[in-house]
Amino acid sequence: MWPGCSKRRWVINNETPLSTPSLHDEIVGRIRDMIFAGEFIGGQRVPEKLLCQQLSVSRTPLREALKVLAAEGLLTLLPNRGARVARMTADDVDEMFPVMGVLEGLAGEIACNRITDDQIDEIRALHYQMAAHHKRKELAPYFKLNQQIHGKIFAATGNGTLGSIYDSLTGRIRLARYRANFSYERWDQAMAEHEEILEALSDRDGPRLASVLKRHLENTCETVKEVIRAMDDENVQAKGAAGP
Amino acid sequence: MWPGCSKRRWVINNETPLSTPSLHDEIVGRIRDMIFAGEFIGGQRVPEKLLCQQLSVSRTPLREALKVLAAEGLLTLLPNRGARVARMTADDVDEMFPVMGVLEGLAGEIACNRITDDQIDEIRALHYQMAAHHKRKELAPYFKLNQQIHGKIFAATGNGTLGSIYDSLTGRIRLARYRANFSYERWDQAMAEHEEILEALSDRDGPRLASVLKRHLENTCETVKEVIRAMDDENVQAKGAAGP
DNA sequence: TTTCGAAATTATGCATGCAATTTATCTTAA
DNA sequence: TTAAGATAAATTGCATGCATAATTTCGAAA
Repeated sequence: MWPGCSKRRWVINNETPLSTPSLHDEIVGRIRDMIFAGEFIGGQRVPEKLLCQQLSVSRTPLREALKVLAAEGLLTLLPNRGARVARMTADDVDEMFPVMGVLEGLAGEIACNRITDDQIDEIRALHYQMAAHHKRKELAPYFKLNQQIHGKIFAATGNGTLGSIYDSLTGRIRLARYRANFSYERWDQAMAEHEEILEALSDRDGPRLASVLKRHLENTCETVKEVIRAMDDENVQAKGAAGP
Repeated sequence: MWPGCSKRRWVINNETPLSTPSLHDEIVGRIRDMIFAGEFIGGQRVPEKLLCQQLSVSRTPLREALKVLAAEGLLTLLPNRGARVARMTADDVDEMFPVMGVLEGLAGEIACNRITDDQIDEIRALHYQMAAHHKRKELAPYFKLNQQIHGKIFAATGNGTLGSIYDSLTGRIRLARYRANFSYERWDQAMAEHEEILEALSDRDGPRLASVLKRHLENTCETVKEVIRAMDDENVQAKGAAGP
């Protein structure tokens, strides 16, 4: 592909310099971002060659990255048949919901015991930014801040294991893109719940925080399931009702 | 290494036939077993070449497998410096403990609601086998059955997400090999807790099961931490107190 | 003898080539 | 025109080779 290319790492890429340390890690991050950006829709096949060209790397580190992403649950690898973005079903969400529930409950309790005033201020700042985006109905930045707030709560626990498991679950949830069919009533409700979350956190009221987080999570899960159902309906309409 | 080797999959191996489907998956399983069998001790370096020879495969699928195992948390991959078995610290256990606690609590509640009589009978059978090994102070088969029982409880929830997260955590716990320094008092206590677990499960008493599981987990974690501390002391003795 | 530094050895990271499987295309018969 | 089979193209899985980074070995100076 690049005949006689040897000093590869510093030269090649057309978009991002791919700084020195380990290429496959970089690739993992890049593909993860592409997945979250919704570049590979549906459960559609993602040919290795295409990714190689887009990322300007050879297949070896790319394949290593695909294995990692599959282990994370973001991709599904079918033997001899390539990679596809993992498809979430409503049942998957129903399975993940109670798990995330107890994790958020635990995080809430621990965070209330350990969070510093500075950390609360940081979250408060994010919260008000998020509220502004909500008022202006700007969905994308709202989600970004929403995610950051939940992340900060888990960070405040100081428990890395807890945080990484939560990240992995929310990562898979994000596979269901929040596109159309978004209910404004649910959104308002979620925003109200976030007000309560901030209050409970400010009061360092662990049990209350745990309970609000749980209610909030139920709302989130219903939203996600609505999105999934809407996507499934689209596919059925597009492809006809007959299964393969 | 094998010049002109083409029909490789069916012929090569000297120990296990490596049945047809995808080699790297097979490798992942094999190395995982080797890790649990304690073949790579300490945080010692594991050269790729050595594994290639032992498993009779080339470096490409092996490296893919290493990436997966690192994503699972069983290996640590240092850039340009190879793979080592992840080393658990007492702090890691302290982080994992509350997480496993809420997961086991959740599993207990769900299992009590959904478990069938047949499943309880299966667990009861395993329990009595385990009790026999405890009476004869046979540690290894005790552990194996112990693990199976906890696995069956999670299986009874019918929640695959919950089960796989739990498996991943217990997998990492198993990195601390239960060798010497095992306290017989703790063992007796654990066995008594298992009696209670079986009772609560038979009565389908969710809250009680959750509470016993939590107590049992505390016992387990203390045991693990004692083992880790003992191992660390060994290393300090062996290497002298001076750092690298 | 010990310590520092340079050459030699070894290991890791990545690109590429070949075999095997899967998928697409083109026939050909119903 | 459609359905089934055969051939061709594309894609995946794996082995290997080369470049770079790390480790070890060896020699010289203190």
